[in-house]
Amino acid sequence: MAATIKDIAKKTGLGLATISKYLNGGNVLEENRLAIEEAIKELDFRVNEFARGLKTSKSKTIGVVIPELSNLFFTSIITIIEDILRQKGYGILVCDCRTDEKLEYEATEFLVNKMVDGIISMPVSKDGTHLKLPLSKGIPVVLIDRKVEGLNVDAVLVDNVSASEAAVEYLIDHGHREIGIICGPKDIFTSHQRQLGYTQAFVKKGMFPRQELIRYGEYTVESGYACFKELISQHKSLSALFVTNYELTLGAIIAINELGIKMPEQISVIGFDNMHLAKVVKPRLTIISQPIQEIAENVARIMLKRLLQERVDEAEIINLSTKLILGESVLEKSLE
Amino acid sequence: MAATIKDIAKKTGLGLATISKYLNGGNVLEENRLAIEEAIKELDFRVNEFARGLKTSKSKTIGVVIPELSNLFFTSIITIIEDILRQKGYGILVCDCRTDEKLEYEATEFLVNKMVDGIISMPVSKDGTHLKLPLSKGIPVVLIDRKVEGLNVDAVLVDNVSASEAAVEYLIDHGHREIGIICGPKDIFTSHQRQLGYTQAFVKKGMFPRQELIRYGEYTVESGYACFKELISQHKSLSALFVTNYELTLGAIIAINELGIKMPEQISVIGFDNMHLAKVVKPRLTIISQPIQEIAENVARIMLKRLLQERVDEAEIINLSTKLILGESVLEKSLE
DNA sequence: ACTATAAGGCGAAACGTTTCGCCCTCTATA
DNA sequence: TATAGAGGGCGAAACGTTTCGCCTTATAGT
Repeated sequence: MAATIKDIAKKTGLGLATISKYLNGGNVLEENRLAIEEAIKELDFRVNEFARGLKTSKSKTIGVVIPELSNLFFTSIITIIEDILRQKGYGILVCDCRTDEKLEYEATEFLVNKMVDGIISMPVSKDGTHLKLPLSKGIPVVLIDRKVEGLNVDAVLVDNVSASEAAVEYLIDHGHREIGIICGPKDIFTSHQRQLGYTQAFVKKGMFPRQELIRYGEYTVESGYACFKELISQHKSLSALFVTNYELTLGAIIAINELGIKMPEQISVIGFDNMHLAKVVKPRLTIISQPIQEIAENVARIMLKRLLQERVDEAEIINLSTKLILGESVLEKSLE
Repeated sequence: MAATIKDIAKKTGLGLATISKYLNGGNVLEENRLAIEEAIKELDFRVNEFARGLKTSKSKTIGVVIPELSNLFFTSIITIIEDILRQKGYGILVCDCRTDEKLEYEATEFLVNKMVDGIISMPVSKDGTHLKLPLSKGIPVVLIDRKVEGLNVDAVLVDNVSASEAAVEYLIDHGHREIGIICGPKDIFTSHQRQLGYTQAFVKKGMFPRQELIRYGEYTVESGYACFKELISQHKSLSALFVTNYELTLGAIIAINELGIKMPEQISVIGFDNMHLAKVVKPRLTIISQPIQEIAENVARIMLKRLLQERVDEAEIINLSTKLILGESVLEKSLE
């Protein structure tokens, strides 16, 4: 049915090996090159990737396992990675594991069976059990955003502790003492890190963080909305709020707006992730901005590096820092 | 290196054909079945999908081409589709074409070269040029959300005209006359449909829609925010607003909140897409809700159907209807 | 003029499945 | 007892590449 390199060979009068060499970027006589190209066009020849894969054991496909496909932070990163990898001929096979460890394990095994050349994972599982299989098969793994302890694997991280610490310190420096924080799920790496930064900022300033001002939710809009309402109803004197993810921030903002609470007069807010939100909310939100582009580029770069070299040297751990982008949502509070 | 069926055959003393039969669900003596299963476990055997694909010409992979991976409506659908297809052994290869026709074309060709068994597309191109290639190769195509004229292809659509008409009619019935609408890009199918419904509602009621109350933007939060601000600044007397996509709605709500405009007292609002937003905003938003689950299920079902049967009969066009979900964001306005 | 070297071309074998056509064995029926 | 048919098993060929080792020709150096 479809044309094969045999057809091209027949049509051009050249040998199989020559056609193959051409296809793989080898040197071929100018004259032959033209003949081959013409034949390819004419017969609408496309390399059969099954056959190629069978010989080379390469699928030119990268598996991606993420907790939620509906989380904007994740998809923003994936989009960029996909872009870069596609230009190098790689496709991405995406699996959403719904923040479920078992599904994450199954998805990873599924991808390995689908012969992916590499795996990009934003791990849910704490110990990275799901990565044992690909690693044992020599399939390169690059982690995003969440580190797995005791696993010598490339990772692109964001310094969440410092990010969080900087935000809270900034609030403290502006005279705030009753600072609430809305975190994601308790057992997620980044969530924990951000809470840690909150605590550290207080400690650093010689104060004690108050546990009752810490709220854990899901990384969703609803959760941000609900957490803030609960927090403010129990602590009317709250003077500042730090929200640790885009969706949570969105929810909190909606709640603040709706309750008619003036920002920053009545409450100062620092949000998370430099996306639509900060550009849109008035007064402009002060936010912790994660370097999405940089994260994606590093992940893609490291993955491509691993795909080329088989000699596996030391894992590359990139720790990117966030930026505190000043808006007008934090008020200087004079301490009386 | 890795075990092959030859190894399984050797280990069990059975023939190649028998192992293959077992792997593909054929009948095998109970005794042999156990032996094979043990050997598979022991050798950690996994079918080599390259070899299988070479013989069967099936990759068990579906290509997905979408305009934006950061659009929640799209990703919500994809998540569900992925879930269903994965259970049937299919993986999805995702390409984001950034609402660009040329990229869409390239992405589709890329997917065909990657030997996908089917393609799911939310088309950007009006005439569906990008689909010619897969169709000519007999690769099933299922369209989502946007129809392509003059192409006999399965599609799962939403009746956007009626949806929009219903929303606007509802507003008119509640006494509103100065009704603004914020649409997506002018040349996108759904955007056009929604604008059409707006116009039809007025015509049906014997009135004329006012062009100056129609705004076109991007399907983004910023755009919704900007469009609303512009609209309200030019039409202070606006009494109601219909926003035609999730991100746009989000932007508009933030703007309304920020301007201190009371909803629904000063402005009645109908939003789009039943996600976080409607659940969170107070007073509860009245919205047009698209049947995301149903869309995804239908797409997956049709795709699976096409993958099984080779006889291609008439294209299946599903037209799902939206629901108007009542909240408290629309005020009954007495006509004086 | 002769040789060394480089550039390019070539076919055969191999990658690991599936499937076709054929085989054997066992049971049921005449 | 003879025979048909079902159930299960088997090896060889084929799918379309890549790559190894070898061959031919052209060029450069002496």
